[in-house]
Amino acid sequence: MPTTESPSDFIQPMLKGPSAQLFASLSLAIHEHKLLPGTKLGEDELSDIYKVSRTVVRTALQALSHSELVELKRNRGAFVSQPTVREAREVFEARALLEPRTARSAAERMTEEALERLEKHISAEHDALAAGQSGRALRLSGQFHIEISRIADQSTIAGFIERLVARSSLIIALYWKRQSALCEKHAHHALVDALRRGDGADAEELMKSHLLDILSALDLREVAQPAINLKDILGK
Amino acid sequence: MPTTESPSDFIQPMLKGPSAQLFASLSLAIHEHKLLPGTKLGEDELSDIYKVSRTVVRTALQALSHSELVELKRNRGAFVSQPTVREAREVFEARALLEPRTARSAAERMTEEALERLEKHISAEHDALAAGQSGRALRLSGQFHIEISRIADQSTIAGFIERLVARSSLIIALYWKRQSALCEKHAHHALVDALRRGDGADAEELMKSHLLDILSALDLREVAQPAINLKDILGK
DNA sequence: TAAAACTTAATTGTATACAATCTTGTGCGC
DNA sequence: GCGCACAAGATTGTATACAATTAAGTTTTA
Repeated sequence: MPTTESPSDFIQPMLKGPSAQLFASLSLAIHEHKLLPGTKLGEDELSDIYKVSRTVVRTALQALSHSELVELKRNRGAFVSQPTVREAREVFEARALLEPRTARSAAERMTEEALERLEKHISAEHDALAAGQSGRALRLSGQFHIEISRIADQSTIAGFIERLVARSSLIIALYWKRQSALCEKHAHHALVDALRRGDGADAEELMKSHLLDILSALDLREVAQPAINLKDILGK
Repeated sequence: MPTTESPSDFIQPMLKGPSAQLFASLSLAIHEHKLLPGTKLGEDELSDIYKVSRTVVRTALQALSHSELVELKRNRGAFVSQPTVREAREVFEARALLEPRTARSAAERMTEEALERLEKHISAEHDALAAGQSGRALRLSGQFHIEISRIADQSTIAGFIERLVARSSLIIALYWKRQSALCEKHAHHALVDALRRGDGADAEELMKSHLLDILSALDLREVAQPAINLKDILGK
């Protein structure tokens, strides 16, 4: 397997085995924008690269499809998903609905151990940025959100948030317009502060504005399709 | 295929083919409580019953696993899921968070066509009850909720609601304590009325109380596990 | 020369064979 | 009769072969 980093933080429908490892590798590559939206993931190609049979590849691709990171097109192949503008809006609307209250809930359940985990996340994120690993930083900032949802200890909603974060990664790959890194530097710090203080209301407000900030950096203008008349353009 | 009714309303990750059909058949059987929580779904057995190869069965089972209707246990097989009491609570908490606002949104977007679809759902539900098909009535009542989420036209949240409704079906199979049918007869009528009037506030309130009603019919007491001393009980 | 028809190659969908793991049954010793 | 070790059988995980479909290339037709 080319990838050595196995993020146990990703949804893993299969418990173990080569298909789980392949799922994790591809998931990581997608989250870190090494595999960009629209990329075709051919079964034989992956089978060659990862030295597993097509069976394993297919299982992993199906799981990625169910994680909504990959779109399977029957008889045509698997492609890294390309969320539409509309879907981008929906995803962030759903995040705005779920994450602030989750942050509040997390604040009410805070432990030293959980705080430590969050701080490690932020630290790792900054390290990745300092090392010029923007993809890794991006993934870690997404996981920061997932970590908060886990602290809130409502696994059904945490599962949804995990999906939304995954989807957001693709949306960001397609629509991000800001030069700087994904999550504004201070936002995560401020969140951790609020969580440390057990201040649910503050955590909730900070998460709201944090999500709005992310959303504001996405270029979600509906691009009017110009009525192209090729004959007029190319005709002589 | 033993089942002729193919509910296009279920999540179908695979677009077509025998695995999609098998997925639909098993999904329907689970939703209608023909396959109960804990039931083992053996690959060879399903392969024999449905006259498809194990490959197709495995694909369908993986999809069912991702729909959270089935739990895959590595090297042990696939089983219809058995949500815990805790998870039951979480699912209904998530439903209480998502569905009322969705009902409000649906009320604001109501069309004659959508109304007609809802009324057909209710009618079919009553027909099933009258015919003593409680499983079918149960599935239809769940789909009524899904239909509302579709009218609300937020596909990300509709997808979550669909998952929650699926999970609810299992929860109901395990924990339902009321003799009567799942959804109180008047509740769906009242909802359709509010939706017809475009009364979002009313729709939201009715959905809230409807979900509370369902929740109240579930026996979610944490069962204290008695410390059973078999020697004392059986010893002479 | 462009479009349509046909052929070939590539890829995905499915079946089947083999390997790995788990469960159940049997035999043996105490 | 019980517990343990081992064997056999059943089932799942994976690899490979074959079938079906799509994409790309080539030839024919107007």
